[in-house]
Amino acid sequence: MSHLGYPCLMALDRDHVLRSAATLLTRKSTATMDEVAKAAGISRATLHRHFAGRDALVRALEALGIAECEAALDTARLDEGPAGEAVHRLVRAIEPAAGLLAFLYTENQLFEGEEQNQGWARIDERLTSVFRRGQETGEFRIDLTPAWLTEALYGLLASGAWAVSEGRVAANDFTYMIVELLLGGARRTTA
Amino acid sequence: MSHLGYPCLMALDRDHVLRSAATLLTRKSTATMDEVAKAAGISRATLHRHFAGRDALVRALEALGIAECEAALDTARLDEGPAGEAVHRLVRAIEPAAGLLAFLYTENQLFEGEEQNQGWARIDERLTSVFRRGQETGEFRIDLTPAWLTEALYGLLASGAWAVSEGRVAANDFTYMIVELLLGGARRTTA
DNA sequence: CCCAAGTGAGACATCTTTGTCTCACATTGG
DNA sequence: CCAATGTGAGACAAAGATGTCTCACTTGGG
Repeated sequence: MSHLGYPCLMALDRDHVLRSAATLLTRKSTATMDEVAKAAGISRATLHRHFAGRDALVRALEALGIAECEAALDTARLDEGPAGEAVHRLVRAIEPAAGLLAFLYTENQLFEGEEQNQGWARIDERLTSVFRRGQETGEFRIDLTPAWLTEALYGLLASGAWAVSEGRVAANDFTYMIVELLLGGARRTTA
Repeated sequence: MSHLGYPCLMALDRDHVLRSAATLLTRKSTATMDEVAKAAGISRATLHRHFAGRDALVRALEALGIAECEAALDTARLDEGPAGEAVHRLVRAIEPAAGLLAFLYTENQLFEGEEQNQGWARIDERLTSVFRRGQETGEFRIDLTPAWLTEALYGLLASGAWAVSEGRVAANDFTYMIVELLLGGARRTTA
């Protein structure tokens, strides 16, 4: 270990802890710090050395979720090509983070403080704008508001992640099911 | 009060307590028994006289949610007429219970016991069957499985309830937004 | 009026979770 | 080999939630 206090393996460990915490908390949102530590294969003491407390852990998960969302938004290049294909790219890019998103989406405790993380506002803005763009180009219908389509996308991502983890939907079908339902709906169009 | 121990006002009180508990827990799923009692306008002691403990309260909410779901399923007469209209009737009938459903849907603690309430299985069966009927009559596409459509309906109901309570969607648009997205999707069909 | 039932307020012990601490052990680099 | 760092295990107190109890008060029927 360096004399200068470099967090040599700490960074990797921290990310690994966050990942396993996200997996566990997605399945059981009331898991204790001890359960989180065990799920990560470390002791509760070490967990506390990484995150000051449960609140700090949840905040770190929130930051991770926001970062992954924004990375997916960048990858998807939402402002290129038809809006429908942009949404498709977005769902495909965000799929690995869907479980974490589902946890954060239902963690309403995050939003009761007066100052909520601005990251969500930026993400909401980017999502609504792609739906708005689709409406302006005539690709999307205008009677469903961009705000509602954004909200519905969150809900479908959460439902999809949950359905896959419960075995009710095949993991390979995740993106297809969500995109087809969100864009095309259940009704047959080639009647 | 009768000498025979009739629960004259108890029944009404109990229902009122359940309603306010559902409203509060939908908004803050970690509310304490004291908060639940205050929200219902009663003391914690009286709350405990109605429900043996927190677990019993959540179970009662689950039973209430199941009962309201099944009532809505009966009201909607899912096996009559086109499947799309049946789904529309269902969402309209289930709208008042959407908040409660959203709470129960995210209360994954309900499903970690080995024996989960059979009521959900019955409801799932009735929901999937209406989607299956729509597929068999050619009204719905067949590449989205009935199980996924059922799951997505739950997710959209939860998203809708949340969006309304946050003011992002007008309460009057609840049914329309959900039904149109679920059945028709975001894409314009009259291209 | 009187009594029974229900209620609210509060005290109380208990349990769980949390946050902090110490100490022994393992690993790694010099 | 040795020193430094990180870790696991466990003890510990503090905080919060829960479940139970008592007691005084109110209300409604007889």
